[in-house]
Amino acid sequence: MTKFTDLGLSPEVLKAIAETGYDTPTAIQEQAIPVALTGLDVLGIAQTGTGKTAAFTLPMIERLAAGRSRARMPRAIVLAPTRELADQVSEAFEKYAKYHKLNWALLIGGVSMADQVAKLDKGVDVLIATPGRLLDLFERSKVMLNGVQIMVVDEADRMLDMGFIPDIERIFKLTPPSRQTLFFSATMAPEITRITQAFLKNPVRIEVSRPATTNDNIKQFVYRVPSGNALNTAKAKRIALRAIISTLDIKNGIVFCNRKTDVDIVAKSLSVHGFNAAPIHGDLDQTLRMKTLDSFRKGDLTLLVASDVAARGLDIPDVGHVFNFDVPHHADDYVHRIGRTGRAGRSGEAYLLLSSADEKNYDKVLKLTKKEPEALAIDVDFSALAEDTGRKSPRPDRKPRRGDRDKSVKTAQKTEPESEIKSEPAVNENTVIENKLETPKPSRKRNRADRPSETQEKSTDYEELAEGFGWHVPAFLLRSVDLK
DNA sequence: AAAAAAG
Repeated sequence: MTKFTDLGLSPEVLKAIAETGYDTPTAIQEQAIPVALTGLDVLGIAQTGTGKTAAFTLPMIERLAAGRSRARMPRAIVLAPTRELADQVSEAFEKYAKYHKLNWALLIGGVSMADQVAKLDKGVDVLIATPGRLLDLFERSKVMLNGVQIMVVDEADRMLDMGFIPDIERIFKLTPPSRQTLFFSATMAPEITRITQAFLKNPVRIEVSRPATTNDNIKQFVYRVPSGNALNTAKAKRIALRAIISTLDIKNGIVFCNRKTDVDIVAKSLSVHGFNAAPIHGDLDQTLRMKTLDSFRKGDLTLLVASDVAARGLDIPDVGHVFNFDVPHHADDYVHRIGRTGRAGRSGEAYLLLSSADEKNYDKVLKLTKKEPEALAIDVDFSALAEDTGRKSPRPDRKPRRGDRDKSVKTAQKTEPESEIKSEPAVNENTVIENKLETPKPSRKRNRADRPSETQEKSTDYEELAEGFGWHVPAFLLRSVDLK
């Protein structure tokens, strides 16, 4: 069996590797490292979790070991699609370059530019960056790319999904054509192929077997949530989620939601109900994102509620459970999401909450995975759903609108973050009761007379307010205009 | 249809 010591790496790097506890390279490492050490271009086709980061970090360190950096002239750049991934690469550098005098800078958005610029001025060997911030700094003349000898593109297919390809192309063009390119992608979409043909020189193509679309170590379950209107479906899902989690012995788990707002609500709801949960998504402050991820890795946080920012690439070892609050828009994202569990031969469980709105995406998932998750047979008490029709407080998931002058709203929200924890008696004929969720809700027409009896609380019943204006429509908007 | 990334 091949060991790291067989790959042509220097004693310094081998020592650093040994200290991390690894001695056997993964398939992609075994194949890519010797090629990259010779200076050839590499086209690596590999999923996340295959050890790609070390596959490009180690040879990069070796090849940079000889030279020295100059101010604002990095000798290598690594591009990653998300800030978390870039951060992870940076951590890998910290480990593996321990016995080398190499400097690197992490250039990502959402954090102060000043520190990054200061580092660039001192001179760094390696830039680890998300494309936006790198180009931003380039446009401010804080960094030059004409000294780049090695360029790494990580998770190119994800960059494509995120619309980064023009940025990547631009960065390619800013670096000298003589550079070595190490390019990694999980799939070879036509656009990806085009880029590699344009910017890689006779690359050595290394493909490691795709981990079976859905790993056999992962037990998949599906729970069908009775569907009503959107609000109640979401709430029913939260109730079901808690019920499922309560039946399990969870060391750590990730709850995935499609929407950032749902991430927030679900995390809050879980916390309110006594679960150790925290949200992570792209709208949250970057330092908070890192802190949250860190405490999840350390085991201080049990449940990470995440958008697809965490679906791929993030190095979170051995997650016991994955919960899909909804079915992702792309079927392969489902595979990535549940692939956070059952890694390295361990067993894992993936739970999916399915509502009628998810059916279409679910079909796509089944087509891809060719594996029907087992229907989960648990009794969920949905009676809390019925307590909500005479809503007295604003929807917690709603963004603030212009009509939000009333201070009482804010305080009410603070003390009662989840209206569902209140237990008010069901009040009127609109009440939705257990197993009758398909009962049509009253139409949402903005007709004051139709509204239930809490009309007097007009300023706090935001549910039916017209966006931005409340009930009052300024006269000028109603005036008809003759354009002739 | 949504998330991610430059503010």
